[in-house]
Amino acid sequence: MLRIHNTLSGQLEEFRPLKEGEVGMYYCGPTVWDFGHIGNFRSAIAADVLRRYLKFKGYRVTQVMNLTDVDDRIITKAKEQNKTLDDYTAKYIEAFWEDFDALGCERPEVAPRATRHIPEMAELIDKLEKNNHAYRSDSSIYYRISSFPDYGKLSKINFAGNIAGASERVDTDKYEKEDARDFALWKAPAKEDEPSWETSIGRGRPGWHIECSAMSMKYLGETFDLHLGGIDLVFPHHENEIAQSEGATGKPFVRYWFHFEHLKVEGETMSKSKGNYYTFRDLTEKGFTPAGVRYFLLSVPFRKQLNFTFDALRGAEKTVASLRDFRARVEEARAEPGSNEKISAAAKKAIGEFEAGMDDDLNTSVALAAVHDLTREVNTALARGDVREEDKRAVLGAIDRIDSVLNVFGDSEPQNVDLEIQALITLRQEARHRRDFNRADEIRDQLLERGIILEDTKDGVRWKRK
RNA sequence: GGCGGCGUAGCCAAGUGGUAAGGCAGAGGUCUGCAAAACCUUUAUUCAUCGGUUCGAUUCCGAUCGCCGCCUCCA
Repeated sequence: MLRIHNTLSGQLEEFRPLKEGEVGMYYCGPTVWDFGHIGNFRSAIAADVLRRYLKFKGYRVTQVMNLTDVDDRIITKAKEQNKTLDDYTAKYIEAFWEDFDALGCERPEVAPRATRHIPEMAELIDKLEKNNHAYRSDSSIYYRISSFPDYGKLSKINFAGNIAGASERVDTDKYEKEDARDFALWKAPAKEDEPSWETSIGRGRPGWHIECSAMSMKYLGETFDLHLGGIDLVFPHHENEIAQSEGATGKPFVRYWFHFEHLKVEGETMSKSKGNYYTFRDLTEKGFTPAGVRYFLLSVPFRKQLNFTFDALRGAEKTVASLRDFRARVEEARAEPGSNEKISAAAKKAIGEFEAGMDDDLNTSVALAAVHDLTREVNTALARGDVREEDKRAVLGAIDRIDSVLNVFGDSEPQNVDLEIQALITLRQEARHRRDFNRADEIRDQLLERGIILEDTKDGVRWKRK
């Protein structure tokens, strides 16, 4: 049974969805103001792995994933480039989905956009105003935190100590608010050329937090199972979502909160100013593959910081290549009918250990160790010719099952498609049979120049690219 | 100032009150005409440092040093 660390309780809890067999999950994705850095994608992959694992467990999953498209940075950038919000974000949204697909993530069932849900937000704010959880000040609307005693239950922030120490940093606009902690639900347009919407609560634009409350509840209901996001969103974003949603409905908002830790780069914070800020596209330009990047980003449990280094990424590339080769090797192996007790047992054990690791708060390190144990055992058996037809099916079945969650084995390339390469390989084999090794090596070098690596096996010659 | 996380081999790292998973790199070997791939063996007497609790601690407690994060719309 799946146990996850719930940020709300601070404890490992057994996961039991609201409705038998069905899970509703909301993931706060990145803001689409730039190409996503690899930290964004670790988070997206984390959400993907959880979603896939829930399906592995037999749940029906409805995932809602938000891409924030109305943010102060977007507004500023769009204005600089003289574009509308939609024109500015279109390119980055498209790029995000391209990268998302390349990294082997499954598209969520719903990917709502804030700018398409302004009326829903207005309605929610209106409800909060009527409930006395919100108030107007200079045509803007703020959340009254003093009206919500549970405020702080997610982030466990101690306001007494916090406000005293941080008082100098509190924004100067606090004079418009009743309390420095109060946050904006709705912002009156400050300037004529700022984007704004005409709504039932007046003209303006939404605060950052309200979109997630409005959209998650619209698609998943007032109470739903899982809410995911980066660790940095715990405060204030998710804390505010709780205040907004529970303030409006009087019902519990989210049952399990799952937060992903950040990436470090060479032991340091990733930031543009440090020059250690990498987008996924930076890595593919350097020749790294999406599968290698995915493997690396999921190789450490998501609740731990992962230290990105190029050495480690190169290691991940090698590992992914060997997994891909392994699957192809099993598929192509010539096997006698029958079965070998040891192999089917190994396949079964791999699935069991994989599941035990994943059940423990998605411990992907343990899950991957199970995969590697399996490949080693089966490789040994293959070399000895100990694998039978039924074992092949058992092993490939285990790989498929595990890879339906991790998606790191990649696609195997069909071997007989390239006739020219096949012809050269045949020529080389003939030379080898003549013991004309000079000619054989010549052909091998020729293929290598074209990026083809040969492997001589018992059953013939395998080749692969790169 | 308040709150939280982390420090495990060259690198990325899992983990546990009973003596250190896995991957990459390195070394030796098997196989091979030679390679490649795969496999086998090997690589931390030790888990930042110093104390304490315990029959026993890397794991619990305390202190110190170092790193990271939130409290600033950054995943």
